[in-house]
Amino acid sequence: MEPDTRSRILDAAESLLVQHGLDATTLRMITAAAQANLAAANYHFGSKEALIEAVFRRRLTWLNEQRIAALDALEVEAKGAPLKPRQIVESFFGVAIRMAADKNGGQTFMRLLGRAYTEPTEFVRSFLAEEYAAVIARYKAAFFKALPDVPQEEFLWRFHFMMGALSYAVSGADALSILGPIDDSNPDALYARLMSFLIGGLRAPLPEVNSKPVRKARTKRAA
Amino acid sequence: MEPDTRSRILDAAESLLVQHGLDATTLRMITAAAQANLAAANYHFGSKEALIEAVFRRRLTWLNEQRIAALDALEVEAKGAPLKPRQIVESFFGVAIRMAADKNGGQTFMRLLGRAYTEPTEFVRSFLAEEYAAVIARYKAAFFKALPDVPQEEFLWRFHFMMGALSYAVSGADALSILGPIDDSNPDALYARLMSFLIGGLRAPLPEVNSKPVRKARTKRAA
DNA sequence: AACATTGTCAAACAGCTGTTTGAAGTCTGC
DNA sequence: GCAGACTTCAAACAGCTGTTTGACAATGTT
Repeated sequence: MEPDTRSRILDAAESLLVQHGLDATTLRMITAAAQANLAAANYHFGSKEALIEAVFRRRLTWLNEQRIAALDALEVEAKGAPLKPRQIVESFFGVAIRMAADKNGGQTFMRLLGRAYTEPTEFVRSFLAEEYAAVIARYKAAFFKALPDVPQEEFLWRFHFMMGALSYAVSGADALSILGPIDDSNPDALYARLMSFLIGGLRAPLPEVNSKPVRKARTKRAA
Repeated sequence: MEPDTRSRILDAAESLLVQHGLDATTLRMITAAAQANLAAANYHFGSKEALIEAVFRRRLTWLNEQRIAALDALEVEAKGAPLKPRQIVESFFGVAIRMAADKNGGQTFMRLLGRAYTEPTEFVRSFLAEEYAAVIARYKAAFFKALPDVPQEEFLWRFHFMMGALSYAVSGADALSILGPIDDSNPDALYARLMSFLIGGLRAPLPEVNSKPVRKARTKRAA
């Protein structure tokens, strides 16, 4: 019930960061909530930026290891054959939804992570890219193999859109309230809903992307 | 080339807010960029919060009026018949993508808006809900009529997911860079890609949402 | 036992925050 | 040309920010 100071600061920071955002959360708020001295934050982490980074890394590293492990398992089972897109989507986003369902901090963290992805602050995007690099590379390869008829650029956009849908899916009832009263208390239902949506979007017919303006499609054949 | 101080402050604020976020953007940064005196911000807007609200309202009100006008036009043409889901999606999200394609500030604003939707700060969500209320009500009604076989709760989630995809779609190349080098300079292509994805997700098969755990689906019939 | 390491704590630091003030300037209409 | 409203400006305000310091206690090592 009373871990060491370092852990208490991390937990308090995580909870406060998602409530107030990165800048609006002060070290005094964090250390007060953690029942620690103000100087303890700098003693254990060096700076506020380093503390925030530690908050992210603590769970994100584990999250992406889970994703890679899930992909490993699928690929072993498939014995070299391409995976089904649904399997890949489920392993990547399923891990995230499952973490968001975890009341013990995971829910808090996923909301924080969803926002961080489009965070303007540079140092956040910087170590986020670092943490994601390996897992993104693996999943890109798996998807390209599973969807050979989808142009790679097209897929990357769809992956990006899927990340956006995930971000909003875990963003919490506050954002949802704009649409009206919705129940977001059932993780299993959320999982099923998001998966349907993502697969539907991923497998949608390819758009006609012309290299030139939309109006009058010039059927200019290459010479 | 040199509008009045009030407009210069609004423009500078918009640009800086999307670059640094709401809290990290200071009035001194804004007024300096606007070549105005620090006190001018408070003189013209009263407070920093009111200034931010004005930045949002300036474009958001117009954006949602466009959406309602587009829906009006569709419904007049349909003469009481339900619209096609694709038409509704295109009118709602098309306006947004078109604004995001406008280099003259619209692009900046859409990135700001996408993030604001999940902003933790209360006063932002507060007037955002206010601005969205009318347009959401109209579109909900149109969608419910167009998709009578989709449960309303299911649709609201899908709408929420679509907003997430839109948010990421306009978030800019910074966020995309995590996935690798992608070209986001072609608005027409982005429009086509996003529409395909959204329609695909919207029309996806309904998920099996059980009220009880997923593992062993108990076929318990009502007494 | 004495030593070194590690952690905690109150206090202070310089710097930046949004906001207010009151005087100086600028523009109207008469 | 002068009154009156509107706008700009430099300066100051109290309050909060992240970080540092040096003294103190706790713990483990020789």
